[in-house]
Amino acid sequence: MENTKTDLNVLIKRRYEELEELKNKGFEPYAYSFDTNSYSEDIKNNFSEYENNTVRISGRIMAIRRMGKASFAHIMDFTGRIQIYLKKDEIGEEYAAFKLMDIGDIIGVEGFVFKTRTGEITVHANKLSLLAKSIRPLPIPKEVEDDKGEKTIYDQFADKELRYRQRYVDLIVNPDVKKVFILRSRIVTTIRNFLDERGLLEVETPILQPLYGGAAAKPFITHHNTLDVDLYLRIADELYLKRLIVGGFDGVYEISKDFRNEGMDRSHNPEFTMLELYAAYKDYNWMMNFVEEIFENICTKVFGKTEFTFEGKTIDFKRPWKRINYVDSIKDKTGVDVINSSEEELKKLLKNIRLDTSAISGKAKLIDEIFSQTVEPDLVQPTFVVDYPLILSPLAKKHRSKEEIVERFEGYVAGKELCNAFSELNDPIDQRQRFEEQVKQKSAGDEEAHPVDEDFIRAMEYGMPPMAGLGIGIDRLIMLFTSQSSIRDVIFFPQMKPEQIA
RNA sequence: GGGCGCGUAGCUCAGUGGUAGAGCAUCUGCCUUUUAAGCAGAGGGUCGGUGGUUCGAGACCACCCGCGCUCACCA
Repeated sequence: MENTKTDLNVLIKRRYEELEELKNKGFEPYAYSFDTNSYSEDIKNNFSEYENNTVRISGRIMAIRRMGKASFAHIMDFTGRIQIYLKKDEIGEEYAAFKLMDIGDIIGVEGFVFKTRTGEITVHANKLSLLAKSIRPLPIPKEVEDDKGEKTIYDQFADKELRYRQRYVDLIVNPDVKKVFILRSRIVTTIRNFLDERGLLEVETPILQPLYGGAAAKPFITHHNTLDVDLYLRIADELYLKRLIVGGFDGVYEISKDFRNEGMDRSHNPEFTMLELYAAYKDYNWMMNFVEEIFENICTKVFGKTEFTFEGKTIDFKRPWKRINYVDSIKDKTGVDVINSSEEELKKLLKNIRLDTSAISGKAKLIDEIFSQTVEPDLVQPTFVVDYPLILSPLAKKHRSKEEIVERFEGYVAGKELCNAFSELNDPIDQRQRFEEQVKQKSAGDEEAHPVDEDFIRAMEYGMPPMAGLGIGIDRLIMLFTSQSSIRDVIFFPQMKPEQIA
């Protein structure tokens, strides 16, 4: 570690020297602004309009080919890369300065657009400005494009740890990474626009909460000094959004971070983005159609198609999605009716499916695990799993015609849960009983069971309209649409163990 | 937490017991339409750490550190 640092310092030291030389030549290495008027992709895509016209472009130097008294370089702006051409005869002093510039430096170029002998669209520089000197070398890959336009990348910056820790470097040298995050932004904007058009109101509710609830999860705990109370980082938005429905909003949604103090793997990050939405006077049947519409809207507005490939499987979001019954689907796979089975019977069944069942106790957890093991993996095409056992769903309304069942559905795609929704419980007496059941489970050792939220019950006691509620894990949705199999590849700065920087 | 794997130059990697290597990047010189530009030369490493085996360890063994994948946990 010590030696690599020394070695890197040699490269950095050299760049400090160049920086001083540039200053001595009268080039301020850190500029205040540059009046950019063109993007590289526009110039390349509309060459006939740009040819021989003067443009002002800016960006980072990504490659340099010096040939004595003339040089080529590629600079990268937000849209892509373009070649620039510099001649000593024409820019004199600035050419001498260019010799002190490196890959990674950010420059501004004014020049006219032309095509080189070999056919590359290039900006022939008349003026060169240094905008920011880079003093740390980039792990720059080499990119070769063959006749067919196929790109081969040599020495790609691939170390996952470094890519996540120094995402800024990852974004500079791996252009596909930038594409994923641009898509992420577009998808979220599209969802927002769709919900706004449908008359839902975007709202913000507390992240710091005196009680947590709305999901089965372990919270992060923090402390407020002035109030001298412990607070929880929210695990879900649900209980506050429902209070707003009590308050008279007919439709609200929130897109924001939730926090769960649990394991991390390729589909779990401790902080993640959730969409939650609540629509008064609607039920879960309405919501199923609405979810289909949300996805259809993303498909058409952002991608112009409904078919996607994820982990080698083709997935089609065309409406309507397949709908299966939760209890029946398990019965189909195992022959067992989980509702009318005892805890002992369920445990036995689960033992036949997987080896270790010791960590799982309680009927609810057993049923959920049996479902995960038997049904879930086969739900590749978008599928709604409908009507869940009551014991799994402390906030959902009892089914209007089925015993021990609630009106709830989850949307599955590619074997993964994408959304969760129900006809929301609005009976305060029932709600209190459900909370008390949760407390029992908690004292029985279930760390994820809810505490009782008295204020939430009080709100419900004033009268809560019937409503449908929905939660969508945005990160996982982005993974599907951008074909990324790790959540870390759709979050700019995924959680990492703290780095020791000497 | 379990299993598997990885850690060698700034980057990507080769090196399975006998003088630490390659390409790119860096530096010097030449080169005024190049394309992983080219040509000639140069610098850069206590091979993640500690201990051990051995005449000799980057390599083998043990432990530690860091990371990745995977299983478990986790809507």
